[in-house]
Amino acid sequence: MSTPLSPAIQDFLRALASETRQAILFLFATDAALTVGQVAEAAGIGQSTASEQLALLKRAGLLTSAREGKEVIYRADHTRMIGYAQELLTYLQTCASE
Amino acid sequence: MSTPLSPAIQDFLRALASETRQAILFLFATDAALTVGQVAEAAGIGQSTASEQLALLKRAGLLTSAREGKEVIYRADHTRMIGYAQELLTYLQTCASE
DNA sequence: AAATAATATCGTTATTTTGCGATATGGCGA
DNA sequence: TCGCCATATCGCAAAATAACGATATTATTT
Repeated sequence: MSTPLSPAIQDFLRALASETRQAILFLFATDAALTVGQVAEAAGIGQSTASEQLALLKRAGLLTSAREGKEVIYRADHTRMIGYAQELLTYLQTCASE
Repeated sequence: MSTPLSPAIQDFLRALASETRQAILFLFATDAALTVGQVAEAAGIGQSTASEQLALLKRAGLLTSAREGKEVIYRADHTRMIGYAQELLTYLQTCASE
């Protein structure tokens, strides 16, 4: 069983399939940069949970992280995110042309 | 915790977050119409599993179904699929805009 | 070096998801 | 109506996921 989708896009899709992660992601619509603690607070989840979900979103190519002192700043990875979504859209459109 | 994403899109994303369902879905890239049995065979999964996953994909708005005699024919719902993908793209662009 | 602050990792539990075989239902033809 | 074929639903067990608290790690400050 195989898909024509790259593993990267599969990770991307799995990352988006959680309401918690969707909510986390949307925090970056208003704030360009957020620390782990800020995300935990804003999303109403524990610190460890925030850390883990942020790491997952980063692995999936939706976020980037950068240590700044004792904090870790997460930012949306605009380019990759849009790239994956566009690749998905392009593929679905390809399927649509019969 | 809430997201600005419609429940329909959330279902769409969750439906796409399974490799088995991705594989099933992309069978429709080459075949416009498939029965449950054909999907089970092509995807290498059991009949009941195919039936359940197809039902899920239908609920998520990716497929349509129509009974034809004793068989049930599934087809890709291209319009809705592309609509969801486009809404997703817009959502991500919102999250990533500074 | 020790205390503190922020984040990451670990270990666990609860929940969800997955896929299967068995069984029930729907539809057609004899 | 009865049997057959395709599909749907049920019940279950295994696996994956999510979230938490506790603990470890990393970085700063004194």
